Amino acid sequence: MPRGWGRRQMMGDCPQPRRISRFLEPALLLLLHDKPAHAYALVDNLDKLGMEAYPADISAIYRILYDLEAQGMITSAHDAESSAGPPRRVYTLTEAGEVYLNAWVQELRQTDQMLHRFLQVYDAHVNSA
Amino acid sequence: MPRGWGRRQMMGDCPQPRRISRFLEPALLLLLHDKPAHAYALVDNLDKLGMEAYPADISAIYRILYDLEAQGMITSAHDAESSAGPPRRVYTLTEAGEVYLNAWVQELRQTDQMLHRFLQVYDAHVNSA
DNA sequence: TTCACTAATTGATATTTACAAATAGATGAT
DNA sequence: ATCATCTATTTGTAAATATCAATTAGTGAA
Repeated sequence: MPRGWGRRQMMGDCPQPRRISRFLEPALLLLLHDKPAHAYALVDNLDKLGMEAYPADISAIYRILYDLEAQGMITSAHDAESSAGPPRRVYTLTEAGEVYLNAWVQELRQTDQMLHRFLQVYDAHVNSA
Repeated sequence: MPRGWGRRQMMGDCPQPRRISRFLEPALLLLLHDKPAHAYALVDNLDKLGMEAYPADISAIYRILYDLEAQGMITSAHDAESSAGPPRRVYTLTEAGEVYLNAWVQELRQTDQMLHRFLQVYDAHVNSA
């Protein structure tokens, strides 16, 4: 056993697979590609993307939205119809955002292939055993 | 534009999709599921998993291996046949490691479905436009 | 006003990545 | 033997992300 200092996965004690990450940003972009929405609607719609199993952190969502807006990928404005709280902010995808989403899609197609390969290899190992 | 502080993606200036992450650990486990190997062999074999596009950071690999060993998922020993450098360490998957890999596979099957759903929705949007 | 509720924001810390550099063993040349 | 050089491993550090907890704000009702 080498002496290098471990630095990962100290969370909890029994190691568990951690969900693949960095998927929230493209998911939000995709939802906004459909139509403008405010944060809480986005949370709800993530489920429809098949992310029920991965309840998203609301603060993470707001931070991603903030950054996307700072980068010109989305714009925001106060909702016309008001709700039972502070005015909701409605986010809209920009042209730049569409381009960015498209780049994400290409990236994710590669990821998808990678995953397929992985699962294929695993199944092959198991079946031959 | 809200005033919350952005905290992401300050790397470079023009935002780029960043590859989905946390995939290295299961990939290494899968390779070791095939047969014991040392770090550099693992680097080479990652390509065969369809990860050519994602050259892995060698230090990341060593750290993951360190942690996996600390958690009993793999064991290591010095290679019998020595090479043109310090003795290579050969890693072997343990039973616990197999179980862990299996948990990863289940996790990744879900991820795969999520990705499919995502791409499906995107394609539907685009095709209907 | 105070409470409950929804929406948005902030804080703090843990985890993970990404890049750079240092250490260490082996071999061969000078 | 010392040095340069190659391979293999290890360490350092800062940036980026994730996670959890708490706080601030607006609205309407009791």
